[in-house]
Order: sequence, then C-alpha cells, then structure tokens
Amino acid sequence: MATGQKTTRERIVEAATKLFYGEGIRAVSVDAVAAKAGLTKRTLYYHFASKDDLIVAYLEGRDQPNLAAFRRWFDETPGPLADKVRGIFVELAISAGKPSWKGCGFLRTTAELAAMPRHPAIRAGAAHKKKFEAWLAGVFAEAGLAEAERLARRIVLLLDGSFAQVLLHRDPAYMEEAGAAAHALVEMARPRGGTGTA
Amino acid sequence: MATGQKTTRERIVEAATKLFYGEGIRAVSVDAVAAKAGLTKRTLYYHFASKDDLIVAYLEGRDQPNLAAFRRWFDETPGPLADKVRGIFVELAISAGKPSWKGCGFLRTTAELAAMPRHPAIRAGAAHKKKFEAWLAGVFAEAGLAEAERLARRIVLLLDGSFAQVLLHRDPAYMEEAGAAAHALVEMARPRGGTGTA
DNA sequence: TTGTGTATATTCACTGGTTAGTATACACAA
DNA sequence: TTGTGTATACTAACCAGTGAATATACACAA
Repeated sequence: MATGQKTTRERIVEAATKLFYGEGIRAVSVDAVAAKAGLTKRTLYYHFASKDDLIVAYLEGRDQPNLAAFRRWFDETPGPLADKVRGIFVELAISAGKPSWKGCGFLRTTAELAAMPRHPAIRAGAAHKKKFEAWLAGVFAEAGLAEAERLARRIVLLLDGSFAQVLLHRDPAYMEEAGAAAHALVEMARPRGGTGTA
Repeated sequence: MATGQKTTRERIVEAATKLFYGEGIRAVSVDAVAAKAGLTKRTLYYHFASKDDLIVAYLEGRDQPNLAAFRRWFDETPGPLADKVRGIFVELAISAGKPSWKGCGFLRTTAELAAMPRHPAIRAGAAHKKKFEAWLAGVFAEAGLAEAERLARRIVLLLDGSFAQVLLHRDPAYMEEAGAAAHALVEMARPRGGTGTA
C-alpha cells in the first residue's frame, strides 16, 4: 500500500507487458505471465477476470508512456516545425535498431486480434492512435497551418507504415524515409487563411 | 492430373488461406485447416512437413495475385501518374469496406510472428513488399522522375500505414487520405535532371 | 489377361504437452 | 469473524506432430 511499493496488480501488468510485447498475445499463456510475475495463476485470476482483461491492462498501461515519448522527442528536437516532426521518426529509428524492439504493441495486438474487431484491446489501440493524431493536429493548428487534421492523419499514416515496414525488413532506414516524407508534407502545408489551390 | 482439377495440395493451401487470413496464424489449428480442406490432419502432414511450411505456402500463394491487383488498379485508373497511384488506394479502400477484409495478410503474419524475425513466413512477406516497392520505383523511373526509389518507398509507407490504420479504426477514410498524400508526394516529385536543392 | 511389385496418397488412433479457467482450502489482518 | 489475498491441485478441451495400416494406381512380367 505504500506509494513506493509495487502492488501485485502492477507486477502482473509489468510481466504481461514484457511477455505480450516480446512474444505476442496468443503465444503467451496466462501461466507464463504468472510465473514471470512470481506468483501463481490463481492469484493472477484474483486480480484479473480473464486473459482479455489482462491484454487490455497491458495496452492501457502503454498509452500514456508512449504518447509522452513522442511528445518528448518532438519537444527536444530543435528547429522549425517540420524538423521537430521528423525528430520523432529519427528517435524512433534509434529505438527500432535495438534487438528488443518489436514494432508497435498496439498495431501488433490489433493484427493478431483482427478477427475480433469489437475486442476491447483493439478499442484501446484505436483510442491511443486517435490521441496521438489529435495531439499532432493541435500542434499543427497552433502553428497556424491549414488542414491541420488532414496533415496529422498523414503523419500518423507514415508512422504506422514505418512500424510495419521496419518490423518486416528490420531496417530502420524505412523510418528515416518516413521522417523525410513527413518533413516534406509539413513543409508544403499552407498557412491558415492562404488562398486556395486555384 | 488433369489441368482443370485442383490437386490435394492446392485444396489445402486454399483452406489455409481462408482460415489464416480470416482468423490469424496461431488462432487456427492444423486440424481446422485439414477439416476445411475435407481431409484428415495426417494427409495434410503428408503434403506439408509442418505448420510453418503451410504458413509459407499460404503467403507465397498470395504474392502474385496481390501484386497483379495493385498493377491492375494502377493501369485501369485514367489520368496522370499521380492519379493512377491514388487509384490504388481508392480501389483498396473499396475492398477494405467489405466485412471479410482483415488487412494485409503479410503484415498481420509478420506482426504475429515478430518474435521470430528469421521465420520464412516473414521473409516471404518482406520479399512481397520489396517486389511491390521495386515495381513502383520502375514506374516512377520510367516516367522520368528523380529519386524514383525514395518516392516508391514513401508510397509503400503510406500504403502499409493505411492497412494498419484501417484495421484499427475500421474506417476506409484513412485509406483515402493515404491516397491523397501519395498523390501529393508524386506531384511534387521533380523530373530527372532538374537542379538540386542547393 | 492375370499376377506382382512399388510409389503415391489417405485414414485411424494415438502421444505428450499445453491451455484458459476453477474448486477448494489456507493464512492473516482488521 | 469477516474479508483479502495467495497457493495446491484440478478439469476439460485443445494442440502439433507421429506410428502403423491401408487404399489406389500404374508398370511390367508371365
């Protein structure tokens, strides 16, 4: 109960995160999660009603930390807006070079559970990506860019594309190229109130 | 032996394709594939050494048909090059609206087997995406565009990003936006032999 | 035409192991 | 004594892969 101590529930989610992210959802048994957390399966089932609940807790636990990392990478990259957006991809490419990197947990879980589109884990993934998209749209709107929502969506498309491509080819160069494309899209965005295309 | 007849092996791959694409790799048992193909598991194991071999056969069987569909969508879209590229995304968005659509089988298999980066199924997926990228690069080079390879890679990033996003949100509008972004990237590409950036 | 050998193709029944989830009991603190 | 948390031991189903026997088809010799 002391604030510095990890609760049993937290230890379970921590173990689930390592295993689900590292091996996949269906590849990991509830027994394995319990063993990793240093307790029995029965105890795990005292804290979580089902494996599905555990999957959701795993993804919800990654929501804020992931968003915070993206924001930090953006904030800490100097230069104009396009550079800062590219900075997210540059930092991500560094992470993707590590052997423990296994892509985006939200996207991989969605891919694995694609046959169950109503699954709460997929809803959690969708909510996470929407938050990221909304944050980007806010940044672009604040910078006075027109069509901030469309630009944000394009950046997210490039980001998720690079997750998939780097997972497939194990080559962070795809992420660098996605960052370059994002840079170009931000640079060509018109300021709000500018004349139309015609 | 008659050319019009399906071989047992073909029937097995057909059943595996429906089940693996529809439900996922680990969610489908070898028993289920055999039952769907109308034969026993022992017969399946006569034609395939292991489940892994069956997974590879499933993906290799999708390689050429998928590439052919992309090429056809490109060819059948009228107008300038940027329009034809966008046409791929427009047609894909139509497919993605059908309830049986479950994203890209290559990407979903890769996501599920991400813990085994040497798995031959992932190699098959990587080869497929490389072929698509190379075809696009050839199209752009033939059109006289500079940096055809980089442009092709950016289009693939948008395509795979849209696969992920539409699977997550079940909203083909993400694919339309990816097509619009691809259109913009092709339009802003410089012709070969133009002056550099400096 | 009949018989025999051989390779291909198929089935039944099984193994050893794993899975998500549970019935029951026990320890301990308020 | 009541509620919270933990463990042992279990169920019933499922899974990838296999052993042994069998069915089919065709080649070739008598």
